[in-house]
Amino acid sequence: MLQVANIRANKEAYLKALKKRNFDAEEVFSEVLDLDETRRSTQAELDEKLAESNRLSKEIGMLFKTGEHLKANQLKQQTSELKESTKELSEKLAATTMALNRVLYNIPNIPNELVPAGTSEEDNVEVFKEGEVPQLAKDAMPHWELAKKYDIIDFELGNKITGAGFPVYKGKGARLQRALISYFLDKNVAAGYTEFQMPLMVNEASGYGTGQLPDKEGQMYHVTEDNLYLIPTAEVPITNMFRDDMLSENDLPIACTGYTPCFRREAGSYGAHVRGLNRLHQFDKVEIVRIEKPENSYAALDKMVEQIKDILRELKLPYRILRLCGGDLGFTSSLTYDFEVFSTAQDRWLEISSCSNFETFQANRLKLRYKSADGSKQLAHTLNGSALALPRVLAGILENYQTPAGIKVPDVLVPYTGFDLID
RNA sequence: GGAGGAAUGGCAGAGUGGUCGAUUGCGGCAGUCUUGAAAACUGUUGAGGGUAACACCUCCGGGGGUUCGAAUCCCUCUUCCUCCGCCA
Repeated sequence: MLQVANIRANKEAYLKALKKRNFDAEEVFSEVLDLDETRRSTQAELDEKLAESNRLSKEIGMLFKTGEHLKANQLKQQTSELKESTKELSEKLAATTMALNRVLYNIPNIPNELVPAGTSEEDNVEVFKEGEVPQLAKDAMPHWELAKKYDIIDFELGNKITGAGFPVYKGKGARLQRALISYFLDKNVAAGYTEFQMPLMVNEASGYGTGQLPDKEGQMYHVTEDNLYLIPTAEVPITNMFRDDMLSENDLPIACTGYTPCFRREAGSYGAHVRGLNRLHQFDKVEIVRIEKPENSYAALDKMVEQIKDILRELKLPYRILRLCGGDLGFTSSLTYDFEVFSTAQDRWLEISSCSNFETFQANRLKLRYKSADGSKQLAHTLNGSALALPRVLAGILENYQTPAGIKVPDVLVPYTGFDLID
């Protein structure tokens, strides 16, 4: 959520920046400023009435003490009028505040100046590319065929038990999943991240805190009976640990990592490119989250990118990094780097990580602040990235590591799997 | 699931209708003393809104009510503790 004071101070610059998202904020900005004006004047009026009422109450107390009951009762009359108007004013204030928040919740974050203009993923800019694309045999298979051939992932069985998009991992497939999770967590912990195990359901306040609500309401599974949401990413519970916190400057930076299953309804996204592991309703992911001082957050983003690069290098997967354009940038993000692994057998790039700086956008909703040594308080910056999302990494490994003898396990994973070939 | 008890500032813990945004202790910060530190002493120290700055307003788990006036009384929800039951 943007801060009203910032909108007021930087209106023109913000309007221009939001154009990169193809978001015309002209109207909503003036709505925000109008509502804020109303809110402040209403509050001022209300405060005045309350102050008067407080004065009278004190006076009445004194009069009772000194035994001047007649005078006290006269004053009592006066307060009843005040009560009427304070009631009206506080209702108006509450309504205005609510309206203001509703508008603010629906304005996306201001893109960083590095974000290229653009309308779709076509306009994302490749900023880095590394790794060798393997030469595969002519009869190389996509991962969903490999999964069947070696009986390591059973999509039909998941259909039977739950529905499409809920695969069952079997035998060496299940073991490989577990190996990847452990390997990712170990790498992140070695890089200074603290490991967490988080709840898989969150309440409404947490959904708003990180910005999934109200923007992505339809994309989360909602347990209506208890008004809880299945998490779409570990980002939500992890970042919300710091909701309503006043940290001290030397608590920062904070670096967390956690493995969770992730649940996404992905409503309306059926069709091409969703076969096999490419798009699922439930998938596993290891996430990294950082809380940073504003002046350090972009250096931290670069560090996160390096962390993910390091993992992909060790896995020896060919990958590239894209800087997302305005049209593809997430609602809450200022700057996002997407990582994609090249799937040789499918001959396409698969997104496996998204690494973002949210600046103060989440922190403002979360009320996540820190106190500097000089006592001043300010919003922290939040960042997160996948390190990494499992299914497409798995797809990439299966497809790129296939040989006539079976699927080789990347060297770095062998200590975790206990085998080096899936056959 | 049943029966009781509790929720106050970073922490501990007073406060049962008016001068309480809240005694006190610890912690934090600043100072005195000291070569330096510790100890001791002195001062200072919650959050949000609002203002050019003051003033002023709101907040004692959340919501609602009684009252001229609520941390204090009533209702309700949530959470925690103790006892009983059940249980991976």
